Amino acid sequence: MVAMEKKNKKQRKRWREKMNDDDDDDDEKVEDEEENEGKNINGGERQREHPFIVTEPGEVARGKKNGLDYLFHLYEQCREFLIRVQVIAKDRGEKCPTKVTNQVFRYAKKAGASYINKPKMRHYVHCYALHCLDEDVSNELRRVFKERGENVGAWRQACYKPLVAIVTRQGWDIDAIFNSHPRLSIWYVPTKLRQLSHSERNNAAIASTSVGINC
Amino acid sequence: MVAMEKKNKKQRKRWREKMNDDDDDDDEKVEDEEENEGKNINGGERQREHPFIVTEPGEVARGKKNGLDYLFHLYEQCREFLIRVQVIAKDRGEKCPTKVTNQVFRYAKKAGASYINKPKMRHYVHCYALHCLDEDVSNELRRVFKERGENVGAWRQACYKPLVAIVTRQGWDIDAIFNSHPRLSIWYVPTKLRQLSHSERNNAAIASTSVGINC
DNA sequence: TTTTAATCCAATGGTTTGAA
DNA sequence: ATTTAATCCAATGGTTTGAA
Repeated sequence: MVAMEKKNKKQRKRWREKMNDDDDDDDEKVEDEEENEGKNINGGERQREHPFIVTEPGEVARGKKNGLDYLFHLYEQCREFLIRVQVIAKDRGEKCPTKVTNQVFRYAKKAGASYINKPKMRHYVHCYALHCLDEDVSNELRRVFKERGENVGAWRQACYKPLVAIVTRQGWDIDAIFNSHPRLSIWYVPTKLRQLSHSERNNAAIASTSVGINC
Repeated sequence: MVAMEKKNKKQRKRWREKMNDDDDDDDEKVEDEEENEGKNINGGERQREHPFIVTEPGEVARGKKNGLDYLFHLYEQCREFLIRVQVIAKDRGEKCPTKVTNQVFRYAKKAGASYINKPKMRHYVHCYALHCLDEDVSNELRRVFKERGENVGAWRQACYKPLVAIVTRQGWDIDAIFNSHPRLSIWYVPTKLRQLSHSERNNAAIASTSVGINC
């Protein structure tokens, strides 16, 4: 189990380095810091994951930070864990989950992906949704918020607006939008996004009434 | 609320009578008994629903009994309650159930359908499944078990065998079978039926191995 | 004994809380 | 102050239990 975690740590490091292949400066420093992943030099367990910072597409976070490509990669990892859980369930003739459930998070943890947890994944689902549904808009938002020096919380909040615009264009049915996208369909629609979509539908209805369309 | 239940009682009586339109004998007696539905003559609440008996297709149970057409009708009623819950949920922008959930059973009860409850509906789901998937086989089984004078429990048990035969013919994927049928897809696959389907797949795999197909 | 339905239970989706 | 993740909670799917 300890061995598995160590192997996994190296895989994660490799994933982040591959994003940085043709960028040599600072590599030593980054490596030093990343060798301390999982445990610190004193042998104590590292308490929590490095916080996310707003990065441009393709940019790797330096220092004790994680970038947004890495955040989105975690969603892809969860999808892979779900698929593995589904294969096992079907093989055993058991109920087969269609979404990333508690069972999948538990499986991910047991498989050594201790850096994945439910509150974190749920917290950023709508950001991942924007990335899936309109990568160009998502990328542009990241560039703008990075340039302005905004923190992750501000970027996360800002993801709602372009998302709701997409939902509105497609008839306010957020469930249909999630379900019809192969990578998004495995995630529960976040409550706040559902509420925003519904409010927007009501606003549109009121607007069209006041303009006389329904009179 | 009391008024709603009374109206509902009359609707249920009417449904059972319409099955019996061109069969006049005993009508008075049946009516007398059915007037006591819900409450008895002493004003106390009736304790439980009349038990089911094995009836032929089209046959109405006499006396303090319910027939199998009525049982299957309860599944259709649940479907209607689900649809109403779905309309309300969508209108409010809330999460929309795709299955008959606790929420739907609660709604049915509040709507006056106190004769619908979860354990009962779950108990007979596979019988309803056979009725949906092969009505001819289902009807024939009812006739045979009625003629033999078998009780409901024996009929219920007997429904598994022809169902598993159907599942086997279609590749042992009970979830796919339920999901692809419009009236069945709203019901959870019963655990025992899932297990039987899986066992049958294993049996088939072993059989084909011993015959040399996989050697 | 057969059949019904209230009751219970572990595990869920969802969120709050407080630690770092 | 920002961000992470352990903890908690009501409501769920599923079943057992015991009443009729």
